[in-house]
Amino acid sequence: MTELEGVILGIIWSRGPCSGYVVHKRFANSPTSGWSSSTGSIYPALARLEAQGLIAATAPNDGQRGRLLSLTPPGEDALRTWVLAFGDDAGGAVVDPLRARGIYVGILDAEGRREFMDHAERRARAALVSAEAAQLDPKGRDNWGHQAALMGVRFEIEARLKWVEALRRQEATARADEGLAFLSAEAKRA
Amino acid sequence: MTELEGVILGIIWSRGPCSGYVVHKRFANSPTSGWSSSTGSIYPALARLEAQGLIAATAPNDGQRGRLLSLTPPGEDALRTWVLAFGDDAGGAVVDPLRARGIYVGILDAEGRREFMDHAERRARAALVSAEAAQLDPKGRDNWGHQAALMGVRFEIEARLKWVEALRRQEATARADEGLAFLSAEAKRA
DNA sequence: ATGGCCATGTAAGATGTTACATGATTTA
DNA sequence: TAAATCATGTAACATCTTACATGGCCAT
Repeated sequence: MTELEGVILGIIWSRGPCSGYVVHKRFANSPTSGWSSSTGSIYPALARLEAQGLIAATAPNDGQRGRLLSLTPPGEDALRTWVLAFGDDAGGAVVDPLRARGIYVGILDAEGRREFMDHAERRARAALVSAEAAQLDPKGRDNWGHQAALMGVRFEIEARLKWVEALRRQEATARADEGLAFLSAEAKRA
Repeated sequence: MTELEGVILGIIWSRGPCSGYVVHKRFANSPTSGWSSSTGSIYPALARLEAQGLIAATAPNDGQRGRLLSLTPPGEDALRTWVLAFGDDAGGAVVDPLRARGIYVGILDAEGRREFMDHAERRARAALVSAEAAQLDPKGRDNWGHQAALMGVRFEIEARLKWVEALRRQEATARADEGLAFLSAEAKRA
């Protein structure tokens, strides 16, 4: 069971019988970028889940198009198992494109570093505004887990913004202290 | 340029001429799980970067085995470009296996939810302890970006722990308020 | 001399990305 | 009636995972 498949089971459980398109839109509208929202990954995943008997298509009601998907009893078991099954590494840090780049700002000159900080801070602030707005959005209020996740998203982005601000302060301090502070040990030797 | 390739360029830049094995170990020892540490992804990526002329193997010094990799001038340019190039979605929330599962705790019974909260909190606390220890570790002190990243890791895990604690409090409250609070709209209709 | 680390890969298969393709229905 | 949205896919390609394979070096 991949992460994508687990989340798809969760979406179908929480959204009730719904089309594959609804699942696709849920990923596309997620505040969490990084979820593949391409139909090229979702429809094959739905086909896999159906082949395993975890989801099934029920006949659409009058006039509705498409296939209405819902969890089978084994699908519900699989979702319960997936929710409770996370490795020892879960809870730790996850891949963050901003942090990954921040490690290597030392290769940039002063202007480049400022550009990085500015851009990163703008992005983080914009993300925080979106996250706060999403929490206030009345739709999704009925789903406790959904609201809890939006809270988690906000906490995560607040932490990222705090980091970017600290990064900027440290950059200014380091630049004042010694010009080489940003260079790697290797570059210093050269 | 994939994220993996970008980070590999960064590692080779900051570690100076080093073997592919060193790159591999850096991923394996990263506090950020989720980076593929398998040789099956790293050596092919190194081969791609070499084919593009971004890294080159220099002859190893006396007695040293293996190939010593370093960035070519185009490789340094590529690293600078990659560090500054992050999409509009960067800065926002990233995929978090704990949060993804937390959305759907409603499918669990009271005992299952308690198990989830307990397990998640233990994992987050353990990760925080590791992150704090890594910050105090003297090795890596010379690299400003490395230290900054460790700070970011700690902030992220602190946010996750804060979220898990909030989740637990809300779970207790919701359970006291109404037994159905955890159920999805679909499950309620049934 | 044996187990552990250094070091570099490959093979098969699963998965994800990007782009294309089609057609119905709804809304401005 | 034109554009947007609903709806479901496929094809080619790139990438990642898992597992296997090999051999040198070093400390106990």
